[in-house]
Amino acid sequence: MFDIKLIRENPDLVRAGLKTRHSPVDISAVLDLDERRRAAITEGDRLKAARNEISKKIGELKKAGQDTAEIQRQTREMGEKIAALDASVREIEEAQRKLVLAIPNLPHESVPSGEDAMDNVVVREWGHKKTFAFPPKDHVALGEALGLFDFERAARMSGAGFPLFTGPGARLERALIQFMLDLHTAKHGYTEVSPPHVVTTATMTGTGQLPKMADDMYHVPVDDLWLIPTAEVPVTNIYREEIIREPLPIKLVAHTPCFRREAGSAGKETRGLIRVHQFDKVELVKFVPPGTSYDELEKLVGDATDVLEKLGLTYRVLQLCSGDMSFAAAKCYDLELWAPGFNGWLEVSSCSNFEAFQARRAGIRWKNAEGKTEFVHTLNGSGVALPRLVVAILENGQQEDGSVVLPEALRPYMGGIDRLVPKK
RNA sequence: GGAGAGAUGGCUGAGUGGCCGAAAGCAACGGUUUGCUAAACCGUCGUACUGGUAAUAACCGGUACCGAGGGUUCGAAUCCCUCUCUCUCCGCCA
Repeated sequence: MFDIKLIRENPDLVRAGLKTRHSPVDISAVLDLDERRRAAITEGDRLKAARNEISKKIGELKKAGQDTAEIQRQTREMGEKIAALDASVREIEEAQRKLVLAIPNLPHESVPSGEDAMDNVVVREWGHKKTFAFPPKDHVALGEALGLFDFERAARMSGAGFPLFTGPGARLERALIQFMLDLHTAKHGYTEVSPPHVVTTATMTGTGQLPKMADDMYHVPVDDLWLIPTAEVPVTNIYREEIIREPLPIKLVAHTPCFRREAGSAGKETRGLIRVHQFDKVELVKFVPPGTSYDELEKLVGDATDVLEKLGLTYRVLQLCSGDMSFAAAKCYDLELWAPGFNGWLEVSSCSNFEAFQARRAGIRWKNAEGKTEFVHTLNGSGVALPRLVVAILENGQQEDGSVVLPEALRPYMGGIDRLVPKK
């Protein structure tokens, strides 16, 4: 959420920033409401102060045995005026909040301005695109021959987009999860958490998924609970409405399933594991002192790419342009894996600095070195998402005979085997 | 699911209508003392909104907040209602 004070004090800066994001929000409506709100508060506070004074006097008069009926009647009238003012403050605040919640975060000055994904910038590429002496197969053909998953039976029980991993495929998922958790906890200094997979409406609003993304999420109406689309939601909300007393930065890593309806994205690029309704993901979340968040973002990207490098996978880092960034982000990098069978890049991670945008929305603060309370900066990034990682491992490791050579780092987690071999 | 108890500041915990933004203790921070550590003593020690002086530090004032929301009252931490959560017992069940 946006800081109303920033809007009040630097309206032009805010207008300029929003322009690069094509936000239709009208700041002057927010400013107008702000002025009315403050006027109502000032008047209400003045009346309350007077009432408190008189109430105190009534107590004293009563103690002295004097009649206070008339004075009480007058004070009651004040009470009615106060109630009316309070009500109008609430009304104005609600209207203002609605407007402010719809304002996206301002892009950081280092973010290139642009319209859409076409204007994203490739920051760097790691590894080389593998060439094959035979036509490479895609992950669906490979995986089915290897007995890694069964899309048909899965569709029968849950509909399309809910993968069933089988045998070595299920093992591969578990191995990757464990490999990534171990790497992030042992080497990168993250603390592992395992959060709830369903959350309340308030929690979804804290990280910004609601109200905007309601149609993209699974909802359980009887209990009014939502299935998480990413671990970012429960993990960032761990400190909702808190003043953090522990030293920063706090670095958390969580493995959870993620549920996404992906409404309206049927068709292209949905084959096999490319886009699914349920997938597992290892997510990194950081709470950091404001001055350090951009350094922490670079480190976060490094933590995620370390996973890819350890697995020997070719990747590239994209910096998103202003027009392609998500609602809450101030700066964002996407990580994409090269998939030879798919013959394209697959996004497996998105690493963002939200600055204080989420923290303000969720009320996450800390005491800085001067003892002042301020909002923290939050960051998160996938470290990384599973299904497309599996796609890349299969398609990059494939051999002419249909077997798949596993990355060395993964073998200890696969019971020591070095390759997956087709079923007879 | 049933019965009961509870929710107060970073923590423990007093407070049943005005003298309570809230005792006391602990922790924390600043200082004095000290050869160091410790102890002792003194002081500071919630959050948000808002007005003014001052221009994003600081200072002075006001308001609100004692789980959340509503009500009674001139006045609510305190009385009433609803909800949420925690604990104990019973039931049920992975």
